[in-house]
Amino acid sequence: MPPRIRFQKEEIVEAALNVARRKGIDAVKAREVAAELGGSVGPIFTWFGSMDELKAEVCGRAREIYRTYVERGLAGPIPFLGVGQQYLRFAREEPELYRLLFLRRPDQVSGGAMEALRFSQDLARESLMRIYRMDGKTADCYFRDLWLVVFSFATLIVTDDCPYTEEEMSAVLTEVSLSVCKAYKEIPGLPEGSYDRDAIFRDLVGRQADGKSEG
Amino acid sequence: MPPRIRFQKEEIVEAALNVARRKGIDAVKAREVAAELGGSVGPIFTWFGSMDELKAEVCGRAREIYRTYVERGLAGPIPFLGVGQQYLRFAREEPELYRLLFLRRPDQVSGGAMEALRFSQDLARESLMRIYRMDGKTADCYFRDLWLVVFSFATLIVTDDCPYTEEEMSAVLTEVSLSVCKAYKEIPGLPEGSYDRDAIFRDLVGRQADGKSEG
DNA sequence: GTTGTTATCTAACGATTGTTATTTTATCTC
DNA sequence: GAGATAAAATAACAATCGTTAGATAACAAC
Repeated sequence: MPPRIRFQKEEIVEAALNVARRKGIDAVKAREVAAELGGSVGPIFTWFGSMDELKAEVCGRAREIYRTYVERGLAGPIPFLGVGQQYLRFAREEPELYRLLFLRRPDQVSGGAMEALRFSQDLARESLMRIYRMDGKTADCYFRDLWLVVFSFATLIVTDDCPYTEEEMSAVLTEVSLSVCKAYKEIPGLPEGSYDRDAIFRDLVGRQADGKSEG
Repeated sequence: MPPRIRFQKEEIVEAALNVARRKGIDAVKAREVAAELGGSVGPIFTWFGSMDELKAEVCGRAREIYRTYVERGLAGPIPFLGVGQQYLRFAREEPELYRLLFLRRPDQVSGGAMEALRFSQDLARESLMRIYRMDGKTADCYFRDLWLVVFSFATLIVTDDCPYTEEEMSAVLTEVSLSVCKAYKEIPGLPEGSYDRDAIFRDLVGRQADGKSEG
């Protein structure tokens, strides 16, 4: 009988993930992962046919981690704002995973870079339709306009050169939400929803008055 | 006497720039540039101490190219919208240079990634103050809110997975401009400028009615 | 304790990188 | 045309990468 397995497949993925978190996906090399494991490169190639295979697993794990952030945001009191805030938190806390999921060409990341985004949009749409009685199209527009700003902030964060403070970003997010909220009612030619605009307004302003919340 | 110089320093930078445009800055390797030149790696190291030195020159050239785009945008009829449109054009036409200038950590690109942004903001501020009689702070807020959306679009473009059509992006830009324009007058607690809001409105709506323009 | 199985380790291969020593070669001076 | 000079080409160096063949060693069955 052979000796018992020292490095489970999952442990190898975990080690590779840790390397990716600290130094980026390009630093996920055979010897680097082996050092993280405290072993040699051998076990890696007994479980994985190639490094690309292992990196694909890392992508999957990164996507799972991202998913937990988004879901926590949706569970909060203002779902579409919550998703945005959690998206920013993900960028702050996992900048290298953010780069992996959102700043690569779709052919360079298994599953497509924007798959995670579409997933967020689907969840946000459902929440907005339920809570504020929006129709799907309006919800998508809402999500889009806020997300466009959030995406910018997040990308600035991971490029390590964000010219805005956390307070500024939070203020702008609220501003934009309010602007969108008003614009979609008052500017002709834009989609006219029959949703509960006043409820959003109350939520947003109430939230702003509260100061910070949600950890 | 030696034979005449076959590869001027500038030609080498040009070759490296072409490689960076086609395959990204990471593909700027000694042998790759030599092949682009139609020569060997020799001349590269007679003019440059290292490949990093050459790459720094490429960064400089990329920044110059970006500058011409922004300046063309500012020369148009609606400066802050023009800069945004030219920024998008730069992302579309020079995606690899965009990645180089805007999607790298400041320590990985000589001069800092966001230097080009600050340059744009300075130019936009001057234009907005002159044309619409804004004060500097309001102009910066204006630029910021529009640029946050533009930055998202541009980054989506270079990740090759932009879920929006060109028409959608143009429409959203105008929407956002209008929203900002309204919001800065009507929402309490936001900066109150004394600028010519109606002029912006006219420009934006007139432009939208015109359909497309500016090549 | 011996033995077989096989996970792991070691060491190496081939490819690719930046960089450099050496050779080649083109051009000017004489 | 011969020789000197230096740019360019060639080829090699060391380092690093993915990958793999062979050696090592741990564990269960007996």
